[in-house]
Amino acid sequence: MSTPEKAPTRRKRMPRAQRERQMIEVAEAVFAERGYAAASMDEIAERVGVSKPMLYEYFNSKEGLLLACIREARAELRHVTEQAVVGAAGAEDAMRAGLRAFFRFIRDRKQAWSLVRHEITLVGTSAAEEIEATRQQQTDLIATLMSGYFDDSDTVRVQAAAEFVVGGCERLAIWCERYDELTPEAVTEYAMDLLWGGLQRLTSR
Amino acid sequence: MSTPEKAPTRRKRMPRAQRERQMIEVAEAVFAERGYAAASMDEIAERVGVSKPMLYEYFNSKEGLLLACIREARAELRHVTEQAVVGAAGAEDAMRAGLRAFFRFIRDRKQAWSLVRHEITLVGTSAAEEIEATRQQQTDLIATLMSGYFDDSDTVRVQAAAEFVVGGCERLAIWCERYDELTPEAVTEYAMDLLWGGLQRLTSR
DNA sequence: GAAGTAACCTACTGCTGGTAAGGTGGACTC
DNA sequence: GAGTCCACCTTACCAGCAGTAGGTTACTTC
Repeated sequence: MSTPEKAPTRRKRMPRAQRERQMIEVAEAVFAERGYAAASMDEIAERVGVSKPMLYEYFNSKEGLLLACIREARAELRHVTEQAVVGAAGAEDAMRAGLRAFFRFIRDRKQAWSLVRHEITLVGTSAAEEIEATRQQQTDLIATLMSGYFDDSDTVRVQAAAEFVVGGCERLAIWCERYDELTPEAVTEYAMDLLWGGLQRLTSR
Repeated sequence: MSTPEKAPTRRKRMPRAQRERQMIEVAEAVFAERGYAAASMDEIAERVGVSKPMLYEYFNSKEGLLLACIREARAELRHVTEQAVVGAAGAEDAMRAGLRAFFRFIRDRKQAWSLVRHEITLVGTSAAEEIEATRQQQTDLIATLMSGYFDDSDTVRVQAAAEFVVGGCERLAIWCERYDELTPEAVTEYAMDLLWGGLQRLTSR
């Protein structure tokens, strides 16, 4: 009636940072599971155990939430690859270590990876440039690794090569999901063969 | 009132096939312009000069419409590359011709290309497998072109190489949109350098 | 324990994908 | 040239989801 009995709304309050992490975690799962379009903010809110306006309080929009998830995933990916590269001796070794870290990430964090693939849905929004910038960092890292093998003056060519490598590896990552007997190490060797040969050809001209 | 004056509903009737083409054409433009999520069926219908239920009559759903657009674009892309490859003499020449056709397509049919990039939004739907199959045809074509350079027994490796090339070129295509002074021919040479070196390394092991 | 604030909720709006049910006009028969 | 058929097309609606207004509750601080 007009006096609804007070349901024991056992609310758990949480510090902001912690809530945010939790929301991103759940959203990542839901987006990966249903796809961006089919995922509903109501469902995400419910799974978090929080009401919808909270999501908007934290992320402003559905796109904002997706962006936060992608940002998180990309940061994680960037961290593991950089970590791997730093410990390596020599350019070839660094390349191999970076690739291995990448393909391991793909295997271990399937959800995060599938999210990154959805970044296309953000083109045309205000988030587009941030996404593009993050992606640029990734190719720049590769370009740095390779730059020793190029004439320094030809920066456009180095960029092109880096883009090619990134695209090739991303596609390879999608492809090898279908073969679970394919270890990250094996795929790394495939990639090394393909791209290292290309680099050597370029340096010998 | 209850007797709405007959607005001169200047309807143009059209044979089914022609309407369908027209719808796909408009939808391609709208999807490319706004992105899939932001595009509205109402707007597409209005631009075609037809009512919304007609779109559903023809394509069943928004996803169906997107699928039809992508199918069309991919068919077009496949046609131009195959055409280019057929006329070539020798494997290297065929590869180069195919790449050139691809990068020209990207330049001339920007809309179609941007649509193909949105195919990720269809994963998890019934259309997913058709998309995957179409894509497979593309890599198979590449794999065939390259197979002369591999030990026949190692088909997995050939597949991996083909995937790598496709991914690399796709990323290169996105990248070179930012540089309008970059001709398709120039980008083709970048790609040839990168992938041909890789192939030669593989054959020399 | 009163005041203040950060976290949270209920209850709504408007838009868009999708549908039901019916109108209309060209083509074909006779 | 009147009747009939059917493909084409429409208006008018529903359900569900992104996004919001405004009030409530628990925790901290003094």
